[in-house]
Amino acid sequence: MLSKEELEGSPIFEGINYENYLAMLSCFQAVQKSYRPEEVAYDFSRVGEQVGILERGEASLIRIDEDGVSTVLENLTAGNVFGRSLAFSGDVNDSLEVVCRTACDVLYIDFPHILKRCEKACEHHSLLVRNMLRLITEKAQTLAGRVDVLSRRSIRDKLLCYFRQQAEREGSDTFTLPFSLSMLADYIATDRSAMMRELKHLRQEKLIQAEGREITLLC
Amino acid sequence: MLSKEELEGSPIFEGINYENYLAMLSCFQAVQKSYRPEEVAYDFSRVGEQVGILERGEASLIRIDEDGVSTVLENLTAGNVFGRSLAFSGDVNDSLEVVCRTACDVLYIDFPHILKRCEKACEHHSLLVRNMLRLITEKAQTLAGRVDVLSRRSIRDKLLCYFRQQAEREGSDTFTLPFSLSMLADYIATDRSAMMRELKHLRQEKLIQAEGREITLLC
DNA sequence: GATAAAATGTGATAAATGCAACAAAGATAA
DNA sequence: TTATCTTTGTTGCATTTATCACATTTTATC
Repeated sequence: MLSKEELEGSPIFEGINYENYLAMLSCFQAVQKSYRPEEVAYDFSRVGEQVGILERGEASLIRIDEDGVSTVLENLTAGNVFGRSLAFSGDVNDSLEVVCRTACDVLYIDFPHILKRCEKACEHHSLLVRNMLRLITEKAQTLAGRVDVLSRRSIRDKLLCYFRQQAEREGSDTFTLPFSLSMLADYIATDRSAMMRELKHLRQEKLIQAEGREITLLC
Repeated sequence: MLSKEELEGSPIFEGINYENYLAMLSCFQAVQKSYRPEEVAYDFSRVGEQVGILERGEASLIRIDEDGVSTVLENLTAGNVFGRSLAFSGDVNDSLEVVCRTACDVLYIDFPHILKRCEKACEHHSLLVRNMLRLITEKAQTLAGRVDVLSRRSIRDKLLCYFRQQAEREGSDTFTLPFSLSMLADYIATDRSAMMRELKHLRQEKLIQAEGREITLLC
């Protein structure tokens, strides 16, 4: 359960006062849980229509296929949502899980309940729906950005596309990658060493400057 | 503007009666437009925070990069939403546009208005927010499915992943592709002839049966 | 500070994929 | 109907990418 201070900064309960918050917790069967780094917060093979809202910390949605190859499908930060009804399991053999990268607080709520008319007519139910709409719109945007990157035909184009997105996001042609180069390779769904080679070529052709995770776009 | 009959089947105004619908049209500055096949409904270079809801017909969200390579980012059917705030343009040089495949009706509404508290306190404003939440959740699911496919490392894995998704969607291991093989190559972001070769291998190894757009999963 | 673990950087070689070009089959329009 | 355009199917060859293997650096842990 959130303290009054934490409620202020909560992405999903923003604008809702403490009394209503308490009432809604039971209304939505909300449960908050805390996790330590490396802990698995959510396994998508679990049944249920719950949606998790990452209140604090960083986590990743990981897919592990039948051959054991693991891929980062999403990187989650505070305010991001996840859940079975927001994912798509193309393959029954794959396992999908949310792994905490840092200590995390997650609030689980019953998603179908949000889409239904509230019988108890919570005063702020509709505000929560709007907040949820905002969060899921953000998620859709993030996913669209990923599709934009992954739909490029070569490692070079994927890298440049991703770098341009980051530059736009940071408002500067110089920026620091939010994760390791190994994870970047994963993010653009290519082999790490092949990506490193391409990075070198981009550097040699003076299309980018790059040392470690510091990138500068020169084109 | 929708007729009373059309209102019944409208994905976004579902559950809203005709009088309220009329009131809300002005409240949301909603505009409906019709398009003929091949017509460009929406160019993302256009300014504004409008969101389009495809009320009728089929359309595609196409990205054309600086080299003229075009890629289908999304296939839109009735009930799907699109808009600048739901996309991500990684590259300023790219153009993004919604091209109608058939005759289409599109309803444009002001998206930020939805997220704000309604000053006029429309009786059914909150219902519309819930409907929008449902539509955008669907969109997030669709995008997650696409990421699932595109993040696979080989053409083979992409094809199998896509086929499994379709099989699950149709509830049968035999299904018909919703678009041409050329467009499928585009969808999985690979070269068409390379994809055809891989399809042949899958057929030879008896992992699938395929003639034209009829696919049967055998694994 | 020592040690282990993870991340970075590089290269040789094999495998997968893209490209270009063409023919045949189907679909569409005049 | 013919003529035209799109889709499907196939190939040889060039290019890109993955695999594997290793050395080096950085980061985390005790």
